Amino acid sequence: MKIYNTLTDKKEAFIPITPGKVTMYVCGPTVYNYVHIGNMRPVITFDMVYNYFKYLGYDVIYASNFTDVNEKITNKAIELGIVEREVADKFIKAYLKDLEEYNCTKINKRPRVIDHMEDIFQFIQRLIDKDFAYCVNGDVYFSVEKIKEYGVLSNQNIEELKSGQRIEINPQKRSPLDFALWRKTSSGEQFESPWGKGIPGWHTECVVMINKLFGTKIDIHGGGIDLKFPHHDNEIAQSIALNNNYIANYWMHNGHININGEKMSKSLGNYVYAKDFIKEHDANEIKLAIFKTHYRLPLNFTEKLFDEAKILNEKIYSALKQAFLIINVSKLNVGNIKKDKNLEEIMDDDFNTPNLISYLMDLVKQLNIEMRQSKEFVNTYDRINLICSILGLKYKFKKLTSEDITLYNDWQKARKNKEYEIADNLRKKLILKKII
RNA sequence: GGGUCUAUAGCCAAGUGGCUAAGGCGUGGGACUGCAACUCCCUGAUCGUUGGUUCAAAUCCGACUAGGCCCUCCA
Repeated sequence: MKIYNTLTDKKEAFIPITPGKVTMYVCGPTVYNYVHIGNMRPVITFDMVYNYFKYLGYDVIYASNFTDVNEKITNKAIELGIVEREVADKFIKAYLKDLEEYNCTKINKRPRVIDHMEDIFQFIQRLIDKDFAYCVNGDVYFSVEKIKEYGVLSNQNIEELKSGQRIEINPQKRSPLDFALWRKTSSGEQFESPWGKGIPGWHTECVVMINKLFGTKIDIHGGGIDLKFPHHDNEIAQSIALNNNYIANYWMHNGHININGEKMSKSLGNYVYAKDFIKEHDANEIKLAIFKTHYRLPLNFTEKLFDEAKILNEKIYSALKQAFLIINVSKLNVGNIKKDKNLEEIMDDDFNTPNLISYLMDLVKQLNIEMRQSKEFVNTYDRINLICSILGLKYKFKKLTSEDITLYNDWQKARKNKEYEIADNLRKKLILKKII
């Protein structure tokens, strides 16, 4: 199993910290609004990563946080005339519903900032005690220049960052690069800390929650490419300061989603919420569209992309449906294939889902041919289902009753006997019952 | 200015040193079928430009061109 590690910019063999176990953390949403389809790419990608590790037999702990304490949430609370906790609850609930609808429900730990305030205080205090952080007027900043390797993830160095600085407005910081661990607030939701009232900085919560859930280091840390700098580099900086490590052995970043060649942004008005998108496109279609491109590359959402994904989805669906019917009618034994060497070869190469889809479509074609020629097809059918389970594609078929089977057999018999009127009537019934 | 990624047929997209460059969509043609749906077969590119390394490069190195993303919390 090889993973492209964005820390080293190389494909590296995956070696877990604990044999047989994978610990994975993916940055989750700030819950001040509905998530958009760009937010769904990491969700869908890491759901697939989870599925593949499970396929390989690993015990996977997959955590993704909710940033539920944040200025944006306060702003939203003011806008809606409710309190921050109501805003957070509302959008957490909406997000969980999105996960259900997109069939991405593998996250098994969902830490929230609100539940980790004490841990955050202790964490920041330790940084201050070790002289990696300082308090000014109720704010606490991390002293970036104390970390020699600062920028190791995004390959930036401190000097270049300084010279490329935009105008620095905050004169309280010792260095313009320093980032806030704790920020004083005068209004909205605030927490009583050793440094006064305020809220925690965004970069700290992830490190704190990872440490709390998993200890000082995890196997895989994931997220969108935009988080690489500064967010993830800042996580690394804090982890170097306290734990002398880079917090994760493997860093994975997914590319962004663009809409018709343009970056999604509020000013362009091309924001698409996940909850709205799923109304127009089946979850399978969305996944096929996404997995057709490697997760690290940028992906452009166009109508044509979804036209194609829809065709792929229908091909898979119709082949599986037909196979399902024959399996039921002939009472074939399925589900015996649990491993597929081709699949592994493809996926072991940094989760190469575009190639997996190619392989999937090959198998679908093979299944169609085998069924048409009345050959043994269960093996192919099983392999297809194996791939679908890794990609998170869900195809549901109604279980056939003995009545349905009789109906189907009668139709076949009528066709064979060239009783076309009877056959067509039976076909109509079968179609109505969604059996064929 | 710094960092980073990308450039393959009409479109999408694999392939990172070696037979005739996967696959999908589309196009055009054909097969199967009582009709239809489904399905199947055939059909296209010397890989941004340019130097170099090598017996051999889309694949490695240099230059150039074009494009994407990031450069802090902050109004």
